[in-house]
Amino acid sequence: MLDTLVDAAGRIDPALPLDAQVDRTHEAMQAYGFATLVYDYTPVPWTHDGAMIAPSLLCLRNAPDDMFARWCDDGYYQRDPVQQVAMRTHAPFTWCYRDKAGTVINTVIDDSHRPVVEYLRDSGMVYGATVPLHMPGGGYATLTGICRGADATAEAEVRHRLADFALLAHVFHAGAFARYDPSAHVTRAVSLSARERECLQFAAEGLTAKEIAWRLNRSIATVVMHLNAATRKLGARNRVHAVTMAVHYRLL
Amino acid sequence: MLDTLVDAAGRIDPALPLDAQVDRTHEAMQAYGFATLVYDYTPVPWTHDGAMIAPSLLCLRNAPDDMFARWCDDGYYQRDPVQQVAMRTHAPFTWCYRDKAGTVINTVIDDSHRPVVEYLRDSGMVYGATVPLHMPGGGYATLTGICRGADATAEAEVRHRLADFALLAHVFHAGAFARYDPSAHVTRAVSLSARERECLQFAAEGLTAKEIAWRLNRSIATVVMHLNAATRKLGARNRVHAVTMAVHYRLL
DNA sequence: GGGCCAGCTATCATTTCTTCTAGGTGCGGC
DNA sequence: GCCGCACCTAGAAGAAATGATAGCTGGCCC
Repeated sequence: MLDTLVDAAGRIDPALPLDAQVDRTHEAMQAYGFATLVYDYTPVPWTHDGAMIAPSLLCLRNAPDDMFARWCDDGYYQRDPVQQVAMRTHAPFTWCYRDKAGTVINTVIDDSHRPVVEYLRDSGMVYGATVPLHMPGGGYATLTGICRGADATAEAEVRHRLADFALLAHVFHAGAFARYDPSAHVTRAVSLSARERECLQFAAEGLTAKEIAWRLNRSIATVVMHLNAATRKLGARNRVHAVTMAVHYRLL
Repeated sequence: MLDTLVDAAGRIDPALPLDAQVDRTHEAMQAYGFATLVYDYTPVPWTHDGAMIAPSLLCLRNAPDDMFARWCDDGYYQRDPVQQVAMRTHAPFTWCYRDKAGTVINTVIDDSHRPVVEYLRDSGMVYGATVPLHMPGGGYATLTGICRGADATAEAEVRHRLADFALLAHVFHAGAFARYDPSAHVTRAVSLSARERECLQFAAEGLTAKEIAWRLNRSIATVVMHLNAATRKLGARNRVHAVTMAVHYRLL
């Protein structure tokens, strides 16, 4: 199946737009037994105090119409046990929402996950496989394939093809990532102006406000104003804290 | 082959020591056509100024006797084009050191890589596959399988089995990582005392030296001394810079 | 026993940061 | 045309950071 997707060097056609790459990958996944594709990316997986951050990119194929809004706007992403597991592991895994299923998500499911579990059960999306895709630099994506109405035979086939699916996911993500819209590369959790980020970047490199002012050919008061504004937007207590949070959110 | 390595839940026996897990994995890799296993891990892949950092863990099986010393002590790791590529991608890849081979490393090889290329060619280790293993939190490992004296048929078999090898690598690393010696989890590039790290941790959280002193029930002068000592050890210009570097090297 | 290192305390002068107040221009969207 | 935002400049007071000096104890290793 991978052969239909990639060229001789093992890459997806880089000229293909993101949506087309998702479509092609969805087609290839159907041969592995998956009906539904879920692909998401976040440059920063969680806030500085440990809460999951909604993804900056979510692509669905053959999914219920309301799934996008529920995951992005209604907080389902943060309550998704599959995401909770994927965020902390690098190995691909299968999952099942049936009682006593014995997959890794069954060990983490609790009451906070109930809306997601019920929604997926009601939609008949109880079995699937997920490939966590942790990137150099901290960005993080997942590609999930979901079976519809899977029986034991289909599930065994999915487990059997997990390796192929995982490789497909890596190849797809490498190609897709190159076609992201610039907005997907920055977290929406925090937003700073260009000057604020620039001043913080210099501060992170060890320059004082006085030195930054000299470097930018601006007054000290201007630089201090930008640094203080950034500190306030980040909810930081001082400049050290602000820079630490800016690094965390990959704003530098 | 994976079936001989993992239990029903897809995990390696967590009671197995690291060396035994490496041995078992090496055995499984032989079925994929690999004679040599190279496994390495580094909590921090590169210095703050972009140079590669030698791994804190390197395991070899069926490799030349001097390979460990060359990679760890003689700087070969930093000159390894396979490492250079693996550090910046997440997708598994095959590589070949023959002229005009067309694999991804051939596009990055230059004169700085010559010692490594010559050494591997002389050792008959010119074809292999590598699985980059980027972890949540920034740690990074690779599992490499190398064919000895591979011909076109063996190489095609390796490419054909790349998906299975990649899944094996993920499963193995998940198990191996849990059995690391504590020293493998910290970079040797930088070393701070426990108190220095503690004070920097508090500073990163936004506390002033006065507040840290109160929190630790120590004098302000003591805390300032620790913060300044840490700043000096890190080669930082001031406290903001020191905290930024401490975050980079994952000392907090 | 001596040396080295980690950890501790103290003081002082200078520089920098933080907080506050007060004012301006330019641009884009409604 | 108005409003909001980004960016700009300036000054002042108090707090904190930086750099330097000077001294101590305890533990570990040779």
